[in-house]
Amino acid sequence: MNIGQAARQSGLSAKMIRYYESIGLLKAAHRTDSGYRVYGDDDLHTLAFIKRSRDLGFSLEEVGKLLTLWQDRQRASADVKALARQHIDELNQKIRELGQLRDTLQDLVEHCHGDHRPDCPILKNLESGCCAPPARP
Amino acid sequence: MNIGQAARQSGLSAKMIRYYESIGLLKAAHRTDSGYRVYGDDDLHTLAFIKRSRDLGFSLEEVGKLLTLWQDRQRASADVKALARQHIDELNQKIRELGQLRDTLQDLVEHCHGDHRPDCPILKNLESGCCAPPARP
DNA sequence: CTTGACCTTACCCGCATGGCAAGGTTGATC
DNA sequence: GATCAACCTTGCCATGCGGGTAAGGTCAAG
Repeated sequence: MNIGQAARQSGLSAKMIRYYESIGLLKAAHRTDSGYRVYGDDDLHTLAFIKRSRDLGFSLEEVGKLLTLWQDRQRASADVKALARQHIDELNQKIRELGQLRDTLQDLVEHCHGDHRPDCPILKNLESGCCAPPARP
Repeated sequence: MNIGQAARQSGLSAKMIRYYESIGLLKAAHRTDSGYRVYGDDDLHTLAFIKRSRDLGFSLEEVGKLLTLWQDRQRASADVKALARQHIDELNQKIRELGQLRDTLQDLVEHCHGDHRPDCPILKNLESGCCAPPARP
């Protein structure tokens, strides 16, 4: 199977697959005499694993660790759990931050009459930070 | 005032200030005979406006629009409100997505016994997508 | 005059990917 | 055998938002 078909079947792009190979996430694919990459069922399996991991928001570096654990028969599930938990913590952190930003903005929006008068509390806040101080990281 | 002091007072870095100037977000700063950038109170005011907008999570492109609205005396506060609302929508969208990822992962983690046995539901899911399908975007 | 802190431009690095260009391969059709 | 479209190859540039670093110019204090 050529890279295009492998891409379609895995949900990745051909470009991504080549990139993953170039950074060592994937081992080099077999080649035809003319240099075309060839993928088999095992490779497809790995590509699908990567795709699902990325969909869950793991970085390529984390995907690399997951792949290693996946391919290590002696792996302890505790390791995988720890990695997943760490990722959950990062997600929660990000969600909290975004939520605070949204709340601050929401507050500003509610104080803005939003008509044709030029006087705008949102701009006033951005100007001086007064009236409804934003959450600063 | 030189760029370093302007940076310290605004909370931005000198690098950022030069970058903002280079992409046209800021008008070119005045220069001394020897080429040093010089900033006055008005400039500091603008820098602080940018800093606060960034802190609220606006992209540099959005900050550009806000700056334009800010400097336009005939602006309608409705425009600003619309921009802020759009940003809130984007934040909410992102928050929802991250929350779904977290929930999926959390679910997987709860089904993982997390000991030394190599059998791991998280990896199983990444492998086949079965058992607890992840939220796909 | 020297020293050290500051400033200048200009380049490479990261993430993860898209896009484009120039050229080689393949398989089908004429 | 030629042609054509669809595929493949490598390679370079771009994104957003800066961080890091180098090589050099400038300024004020000692």
